[in-house]
Amino acid sequence: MYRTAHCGELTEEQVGKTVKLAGWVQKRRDLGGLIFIDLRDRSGIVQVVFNPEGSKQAMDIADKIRSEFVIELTGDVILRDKSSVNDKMATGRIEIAAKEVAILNKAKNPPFAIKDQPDTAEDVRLRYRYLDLRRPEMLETFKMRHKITKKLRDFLDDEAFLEIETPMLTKSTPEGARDYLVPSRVHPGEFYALPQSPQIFKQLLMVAGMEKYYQIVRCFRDEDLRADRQPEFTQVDIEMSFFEQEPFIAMIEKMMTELVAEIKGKSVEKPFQRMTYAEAMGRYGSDKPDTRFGMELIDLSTAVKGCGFKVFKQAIENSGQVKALNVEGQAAKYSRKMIDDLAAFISTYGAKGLAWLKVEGEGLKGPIAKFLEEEVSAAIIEKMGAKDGDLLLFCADSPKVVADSLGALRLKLGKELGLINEEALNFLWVTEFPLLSYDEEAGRYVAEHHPFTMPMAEDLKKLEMAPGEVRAQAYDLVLNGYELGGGSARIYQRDVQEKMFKALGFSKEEAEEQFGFLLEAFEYGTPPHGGVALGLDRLVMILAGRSNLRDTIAFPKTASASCLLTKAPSAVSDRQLEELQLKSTAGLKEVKADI
RNA sequence: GGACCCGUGGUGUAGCGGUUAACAUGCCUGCCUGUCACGCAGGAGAUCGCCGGUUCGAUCCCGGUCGGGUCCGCCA
Repeated sequence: MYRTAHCGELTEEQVGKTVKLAGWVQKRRDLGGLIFIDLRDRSGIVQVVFNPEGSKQAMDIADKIRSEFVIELTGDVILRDKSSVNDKMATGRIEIAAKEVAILNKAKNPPFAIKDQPDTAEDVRLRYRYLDLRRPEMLETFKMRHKITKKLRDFLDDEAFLEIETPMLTKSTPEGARDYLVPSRVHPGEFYALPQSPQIFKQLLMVAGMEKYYQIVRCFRDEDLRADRQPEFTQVDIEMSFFEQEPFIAMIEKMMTELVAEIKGKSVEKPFQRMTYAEAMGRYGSDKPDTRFGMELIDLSTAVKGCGFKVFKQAIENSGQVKALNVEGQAAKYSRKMIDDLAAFISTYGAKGLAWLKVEGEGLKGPIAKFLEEEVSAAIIEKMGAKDGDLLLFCADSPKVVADSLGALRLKLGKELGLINEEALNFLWVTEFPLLSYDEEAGRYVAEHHPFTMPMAEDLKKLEMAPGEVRAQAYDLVLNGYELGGGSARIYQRDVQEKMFKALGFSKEEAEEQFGFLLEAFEYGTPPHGGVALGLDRLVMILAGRSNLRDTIAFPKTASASCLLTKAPSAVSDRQLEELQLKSTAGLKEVKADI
């Protein structure tokens, strides 16, 4: 037996006992006639003391031990002398007097120290991820991740949901993200796709009479990465038959509040705040607003209509908007240069400029002030609740550019000015999403959520005449400005689903070829159903207080979707390609580019 | 596909048109019986990401490229 106790669990209660321990050497401190070793295992760290009176054999081996060696040892738990108690350590009141020790495995000197607050670049950490994961804060994150999935499973089990697996090798479908493709050897020239989500299968499980399904499942999307986006990620996928939105949302709220209570020991108020999509876009310029702080977008379109400032006037005339943020009390802090930097920041969202005014006393000061009539200035001050010392930032453009620009600017300023309460957990439902949006590039409408989302009953008749105005029976769950997940009532009647495909520009034949099996299934007694999918990685990220999704995934990919540890993706042998009857054109492309 | 930031001993940083490329930490050796960021003394360790250009001379300036990061597009 390697051990009879764990390092971090030893307390004064074990004093006098002999224990066996095994673990990694965190640190060796050699004082000559006396050697201390901090021994680490998953449970924590304990100090081991070696001295010649104890055991000459142990002392000799301790001399050879280095950082990250794996050792086992036998020793007595002893109380530390009052003067040598270390209050910074959980086990700092005791130590282990070593009697016997053995090196189970040596270790090369690690490329970086195994400690929290690493001063090491992330690419080095990822190349040696197995060392990075030894750091206590990483270990804690994965302990938390385990506790979260266990709690979710327990909750859903109590609610009579069945965990059912769905295929990883499945059918490529035209809507949505780019698929990861897997070539078929048995069917040369044909491909499976890795699932973007188990959407269709969970609906088929409803047709199959499973009634309540869930799965904690990997999903794959071959799109560019972000700090909160990985090419493979984990969803908590939930679906139920005889679904009705309100009781379902209430159940998810119960699940989340119980989870937060258990994981963070915090109570979150129910019901969660709600907002329609239109309201979220209007007030926050985002469909996933961070409601932990104010500084909302104020619509000044009517106030500045026909005013003397051309930029505002023309924006309104071109059916655009003028909106503004009131950066309260910050007028003095923001120099001309800093405001220029903010303008540059929003230019990435398509904004052509950032007009600004500073409130001084009762009046407005700034380069555009002279173009504003007195009553326009008064209206702005009134609408914005502007007071002396406030900075007002304006964007005049199309509704989309205004929302994107000011929405992003609001977040940036909220972070910079410390307006965000980092302790808060603000859950929010965003409802009444548009069912479809027009894709200029594709020249057709595309599903905002997915093609199986039920339109709102009162909008159903608009599906053919005004598809852009149809609202969906869909909802997103937002937490602290992150989209945690989304769900909807699903279409369960063949004729409605056919109308939907038609609105998406599918011919009858295309719909039949891509989704015929689903349409057919709907004809065999499909119950009304719906559900939700929650992003587990993001949930862990927020609850663990991380700002980077990679920290919540054991072996994540870099921004260019590679694994620095395994060097995936990589070239494969010609033989493998031949078996699949595939030939890469990657080389050919380079030649072309040279010509 | 695009924009921006970063790339210097193992790690983290400094630096500058001409340096013996600096500092901290880690590592190695020696000394040290109460350390816990142990201490003290000594030592090793860098073709300054790569390629090209400008220059008498480039780690430094310019162009390209590769890698990492953040964002836009993209992500039903």
